[in-house]
Order: sequence, then structure tokens, then C-alpha cells
Amino acid sequence: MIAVHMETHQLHLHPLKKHKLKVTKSRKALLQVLETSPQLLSADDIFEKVNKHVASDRATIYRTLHTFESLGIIDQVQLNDGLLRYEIAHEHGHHHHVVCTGCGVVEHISDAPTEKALHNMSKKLKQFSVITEHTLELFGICKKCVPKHKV
Amino acid sequence: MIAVHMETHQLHLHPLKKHKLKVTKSRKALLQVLETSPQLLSADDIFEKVNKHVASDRATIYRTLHTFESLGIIDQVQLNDGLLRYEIAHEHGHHHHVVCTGCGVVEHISDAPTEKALHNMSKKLKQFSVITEHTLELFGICKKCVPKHKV
DNA sequence: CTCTGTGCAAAATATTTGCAGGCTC
DNA sequence: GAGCCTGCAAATATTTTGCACAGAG
Repeated sequence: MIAVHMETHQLHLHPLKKHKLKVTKSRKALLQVLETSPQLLSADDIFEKVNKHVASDRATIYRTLHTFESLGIIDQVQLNDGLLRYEIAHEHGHHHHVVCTGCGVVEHISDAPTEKALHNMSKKLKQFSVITEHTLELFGICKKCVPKHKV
Repeated sequence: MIAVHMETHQLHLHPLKKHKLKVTKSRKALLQVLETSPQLLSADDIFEKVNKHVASDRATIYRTLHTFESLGIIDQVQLNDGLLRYEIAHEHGHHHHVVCTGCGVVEHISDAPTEKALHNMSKKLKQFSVITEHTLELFGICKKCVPKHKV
């Protein structure tokens, strides 16, 4: 148990020290919030959750998010509501999300056949010769939320 | 030529009369702008283009976009910059976009193999049993813009 | 003439920036 | 102690809303 705790602790501090960022309460809390969230969080979601632990300011949250994002500690995701959402950066590179419209829980996906189909399709385009990136997000109802919809 | 012009004219008026909306200068101009644009346009893009033809107000543009969207005359698209963009509603149902990061030109795509791959993938999800929708946008450089990037 | 649509102004929402003081290293 | 971070407040950007008047049907 102690080992597990220490390991988790290391994970929090590591990204900060690695990038020569100062370890502050606000930054630790923000990382903690993102690391433990099963959902993608907006800046305001993060602001509220962080403030349950430590007093912080929206400006600080926004600045911290920018800093972390440009250093690759976290990733931005644009869903269909116009708000930027954030998640801890995945080491495993390219992936997409399935988002529950009931509770917001997120499942990560990385599907070779889909990527291959996209690649094939891109070769058939009339006006384009180079595709540099793509966004793909799925929306559905997770197994825990299905019962609620049946009621 | 006259027939073509009349047909175009009919296309502008038709969606408005069909939904019992009053035909005003602002609405005609907004439809004209969207119909003739090779790009997806933001509210502000539309505001500026409309105002080259007729004097209009941002509030009117926003209200008109909401009205048209809820009646299915136009579609909203969320790209990766947080701004909602609009296009004339396509009769052909489900489709996606390829957007040139150079000039913004858009090509529509509707690819059966990709949709099939997505469908297959959705069956493999651990936490989800129902997928209701998805967003998919590709970004690249169109053939006209490729030379500019080589310079 | 009636009622929808518009312009103007103010409010609401989301994000950014300047500056002085506080905290990490 | 030096310089990065933060809190506060004000600025900016985008979208929404209230209201009185204008214009389409």
C-alpha cells in the first residue's frame, strides 16, 4: 500500500519537475483532479473541483492548463458543445473518445480498422492530396446509464 | 440563363416560405452567403459577408442562425477551434468534412467502409452498449494550397 | 393592420491580460 | 533572495436577451 501511494505521488510530481515547473498547491490539485476523473473536464469543471481542495482562481486554472498543454502534460479535446475539455496526456499516442451523454464518462478508443478505413478514404478525395489529422468522437449511453433511460 | 437564375432564386426563397418565415433582406443575404461559400462559416464570418450586401446586426445573424438550424435549413459544425460553423443543410443526410487548413475549403465525405468500421468498433466497447452519434472531421491541405506550402 | 423580425443596448458567458505581492527553489 | 506563480481586477471575445420600432404578409 505504501509503495502504491508513493508511486502515485511520484506520478503527480514528476511531470512538473521534469519540465522545471514549480510545484504549487494549485498545480498539484489540478493534476490530481484530471488524473482521477473518468470524464473529460472543462476549465470550469476543473476550477470547481480544484477549489474543493485548495483555493484557486480561474485565471490560474486557465494559465496552468495552457502551460500543461503546451508542454504535453495534458491534451485538449473539443467535443460538440464548444467548450475545450482536458485530459491527462496519454503516452499511447493517437486515440479517440466515446462519451456518455448521460454521465460524461469516457472510454478511449484506438481502432486499427477504422484508422485504415480513414486512410483509404483520404486517398479518394478529389480536392485533397494531404491529410494531416482528424478528429473523431463518439457519443452514446454507457451501460450504467442505460437503465435510467429505460425508466 | 433565365431559367437558371429563376431556379437559383427559387432555392433562396423556398426554404423560407416553406417554413412560413418572412422573407427579409437579412435572411436572403444570409442564405445567399452560405449557399455560395466553399467554406464553413462562423457567425462572425457570416456577419461580415452579409454586411457587404445589406446592413444587419450580429444579434439578427445569431437569431437567424438559430432559427434556420432548428428548422433544418442549415447545419452546425464544430471544428477544432471552438467556433460553431454553419453550412446549408445537405439533403443527403449523414456526412463529414475535410477542411483545408490553408484556405478553409471544404469537401464533403460519406464513406461506407469507414462507417462500417466505426460500427464494428462500437460493438467492441467495454462500457458502452449504445452509440447514438459521432463526429468526424479531417484536416489537410487542398491541392490548390499545396504549392504554397512547398515554397 | 397584425405580428414577426430587426436594431440597439445591455447582460451573460468564456477567456485573457496587467500588475503587485507570495511562494518555491 | 530571485524569479516564477498566483490572486485580483479589468479587458476582450462571443453569444444571448429585452424592448421598441420597422417592415412583410
